Amino acid sequence: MALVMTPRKEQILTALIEEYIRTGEPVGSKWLMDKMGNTVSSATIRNEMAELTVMGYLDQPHTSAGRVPTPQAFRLYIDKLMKKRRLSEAARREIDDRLERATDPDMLMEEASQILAEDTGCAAVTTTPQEQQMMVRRVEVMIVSPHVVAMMLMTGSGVLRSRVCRLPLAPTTEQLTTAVGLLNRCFVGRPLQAVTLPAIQNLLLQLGEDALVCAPLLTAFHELAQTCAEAEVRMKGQLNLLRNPDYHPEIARSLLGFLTEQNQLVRMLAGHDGGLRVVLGNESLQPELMGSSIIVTRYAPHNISGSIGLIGPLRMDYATAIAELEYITQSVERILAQLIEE
Amino acid sequence: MALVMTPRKEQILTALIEEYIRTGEPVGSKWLMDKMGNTVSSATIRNEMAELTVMGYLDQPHTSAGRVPTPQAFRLYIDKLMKKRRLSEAARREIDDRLERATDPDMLMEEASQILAEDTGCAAVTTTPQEQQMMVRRVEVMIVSPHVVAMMLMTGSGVLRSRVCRLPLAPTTEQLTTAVGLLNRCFVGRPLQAVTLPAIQNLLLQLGEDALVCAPLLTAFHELAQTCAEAEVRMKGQLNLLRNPDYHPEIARSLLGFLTEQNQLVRMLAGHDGGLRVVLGNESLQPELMGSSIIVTRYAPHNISGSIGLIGPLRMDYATAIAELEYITQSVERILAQLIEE
DNA sequence: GGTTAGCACTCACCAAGCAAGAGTGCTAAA
DNA sequence: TTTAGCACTCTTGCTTGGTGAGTGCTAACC
Repeated sequence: MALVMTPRKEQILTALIEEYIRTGEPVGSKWLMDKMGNTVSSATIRNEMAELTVMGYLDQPHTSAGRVPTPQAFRLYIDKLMKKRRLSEAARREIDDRLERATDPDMLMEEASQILAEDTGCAAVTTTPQEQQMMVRRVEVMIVSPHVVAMMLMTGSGVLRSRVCRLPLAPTTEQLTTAVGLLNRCFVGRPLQAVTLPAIQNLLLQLGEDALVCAPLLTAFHELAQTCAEAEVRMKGQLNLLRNPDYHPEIARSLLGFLTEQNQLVRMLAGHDGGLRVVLGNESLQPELMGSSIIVTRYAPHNISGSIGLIGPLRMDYATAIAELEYITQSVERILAQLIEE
Repeated sequence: MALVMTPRKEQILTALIEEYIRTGEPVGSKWLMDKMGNTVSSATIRNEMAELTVMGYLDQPHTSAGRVPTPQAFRLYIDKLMKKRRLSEAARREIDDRLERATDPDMLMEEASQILAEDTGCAAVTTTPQEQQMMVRRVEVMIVSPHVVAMMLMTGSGVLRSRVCRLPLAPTTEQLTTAVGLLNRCFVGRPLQAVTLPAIQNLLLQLGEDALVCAPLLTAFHELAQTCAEAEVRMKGQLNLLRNPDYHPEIARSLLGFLTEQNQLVRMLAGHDGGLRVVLGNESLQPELMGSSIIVTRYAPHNISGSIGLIGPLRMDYATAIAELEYITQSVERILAQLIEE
């Protein structure tokens, strides 16, 4: 018995995996014989399947059931056997139309997650773009009433965040303008990490007698900068996972629980450099991800970057999902570059 | 056989419902006899239970199981039998501490949903405060680059929204200030519904030769006003529902599906005037809500208002949930009033 | 040596049958 | 009106036997 991969074994394995992806049921030798045009008998296929089983590519739930691909088989399928697919022209146009409506990165990523979840039937996650060094691009306030101002801050990556700030001591318009001017002068073009509490303290000293009145404003700025610094994670299509018959309800629950722990997820997504990567559940160390599969890409126009990911059952339609994800990533990258350059 | 409610029947019914809420299992006559201090025999209780069954308060899954309360029984329990509970001083303080950190209505409602979901084990929803007539309080822009400005808008209810706006024709600072001044002059103190496309058209005319350059700005303002006008719904603790053993996975799925349809939910929540209301699943017309129960309150300081709701299984711990919801509603109302007055 | 037909074998799946246990409804007496 | 006693019902869990899908193995064939 030669335990070596042959073209015919690959052909059998591919057919088996694709049928399994389609139905989720174990695949038998007779079905495979039909599928391959009756060029060989079911007995021959059984022999090959026996070898593939020893080689670790197939598994049988019990003696009298068909075979089921192992994670190792999916790995081979994804890396080598799978035929890449391209999205139809219509699908591409639709995606671009929807994405191009975005006026800022948050909207863009929101829409990207939504499209991915809708089209693939998986759960989709995205992170807002981060720079290696997130920069302060500009800060501005709006006077709402003597005691209330609203502040907004834009980063170098185009992310806009705003918040309300309450001022117990009712500063004058001049005092506010001075304070905001100072903030812009000190921090525009500098990294968000530079907005530290000591730096804010320092600024308060420079404000002299206005310090007391304007202190809440500077604190608000500090908090706003913190908010901008952390990547926002958007997830869509969690319900898709619940609907998926592959997931035992309890498994789905624990998976959703894991996905809600954002920090965990961010670490998963952020931990690689570029290109498309598929991580099968068993390859990660998370017990919650057993039986699942994650596809991650990174978009990175210029020096800013973020992640886009898909989470679905091990038995997902990789060809379609990957085509979809690759195209969306490419479009996001292009549109984001436009958004930032202008 | 006198089909009339007696104190003893109520006592039995209350004990039965509370035990059912605790365990979720049908309750038998022997257990109830123990619970009531063996003052009567199980046979007597069986007789009473038989009457309660005819009266529509109890149901038996099958002949040889104990009894289960019907929705009608829950209705009676909630309206009359249940002993109201008060939150502990510590719990109240904790809630207030967390809520008082909010600087604007969005933060406040976000936190309120979170606390409710954590403490009750149900799903919690809130809507951002709406005025009968949502007012424009102030609008401001921040110049980011020649072609990009960010705009923020605050409403009379204190809700702040911002968005990015792209200007292909690079207006001068003066042109922008004029346009924003015009927006403030025209719309501040007027309802959001007044920000219509014709009104925007009209403004463009007033801008004269600057109209072309500033048009995207006014369109952005229009869209921003639309965003402010629709109540934002926040839901937390969906996972709690999945974890709940009462829900058959498929039911949980369809319930979550229904809850994700925000507009449906908003209509449910908005459809009443004040006070606390409990809607049992069978009383609503939604098939997805069968087996569930919704508790809604309305907070309404001054002329603005919004809803807070809890969604859980029919067999939820009403006493605790209601105490929690009532206290949070009251706190939200108080804090919101402060936020707006200043 | 690789391929194939034939056949015994193994399990999951399903339905039927049976015993145990919980809780009830009914009756007759207190 | 309450209660003890008892027959009755119906779920639950377990076992049994039949069916079918799919396999592994062997012996013959190209």
